[in-house]
Amino acid sequence: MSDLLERLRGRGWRMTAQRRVVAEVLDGEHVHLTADEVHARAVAKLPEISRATVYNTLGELVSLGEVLEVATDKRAKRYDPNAHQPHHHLVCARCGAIRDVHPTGNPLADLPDSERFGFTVSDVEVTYRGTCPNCASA
Amino acid sequence: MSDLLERLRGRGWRMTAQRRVVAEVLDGEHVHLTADEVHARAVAKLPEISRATVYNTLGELVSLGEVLEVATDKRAKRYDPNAHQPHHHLVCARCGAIRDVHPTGNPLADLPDSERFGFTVSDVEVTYRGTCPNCASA
DNA sequence: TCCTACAATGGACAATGTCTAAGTCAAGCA
DNA sequence: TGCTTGACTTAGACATTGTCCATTGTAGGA
Repeated sequence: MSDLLERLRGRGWRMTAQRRVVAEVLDGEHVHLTADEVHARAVAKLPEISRATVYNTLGELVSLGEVLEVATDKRAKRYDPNAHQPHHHLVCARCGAIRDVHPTGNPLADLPDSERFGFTVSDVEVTYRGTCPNCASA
Repeated sequence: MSDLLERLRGRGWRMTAQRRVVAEVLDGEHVHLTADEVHARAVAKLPEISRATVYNTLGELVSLGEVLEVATDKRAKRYDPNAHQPHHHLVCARCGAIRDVHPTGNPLADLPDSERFGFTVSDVEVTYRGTCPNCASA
């Protein structure tokens, strides 16, 4: 995360308290917060930070490729700081818990030309759904 | 589609003009409309239909398993009437065009136990992204 | 230290979706 | 065919998520 801040500064990102706080909130494994959750946690560290700033900063982090937008949940976008290691997601259909997963195989190779409709296919996103241990035992 | 109406009636669904219109709008291959688009087309056929009814009806069709909710786009949910043939989606990153695709292989088998975190995995959703021929030539 | 371009603010606005109370009607039944 | 009833529809208020803009603040260089 200090890594992240260093990288950002190296890219000429102007460092402000607000941006630092947002970057700090987005640290860790299996972190997938909504913009609103990011805002709530940022406010805990820096009470006067505004919603617009959180949205702006998240948008910039996404453009810079430092954070991924994930749409596992159909309501709000979630932000995944694990952008430098390709991965997919496993989502609990009941409680919404999300884990990063690394399936074997290459789904891109599984799409025959006849199924590409002339598209240039550049990326694939896989979302597994199921029930997490907590919800299964409940 | 008459098929769809028959199936619904068979399940004890009370048939109304509004529901028929919504079902009619959602007919065809590679159809992936947002709730708002469904509403707009439904209004063309039945001007007094309300937004709430469209949402309700779409929700019921999804519960009944006759229509799938798709979240390819990060703004609005889309509704896919092609619910009886499993398939995945190919999305144009530029214009949002969506095609139904049928990759070979079984992504479920590609998720090792060690990557399942104790979840019971029941389903997988694959979204390919790329550029469609139209956007590529533009 | 001062300047200036870039960032943050907050509040209005937009898009999407949900809820409720009241009116309406499809379908079964006499 | 004409009731009856409970399910369906409606309009609009409300909620949530996200965007925009004019103004104010400030990081970082000269």
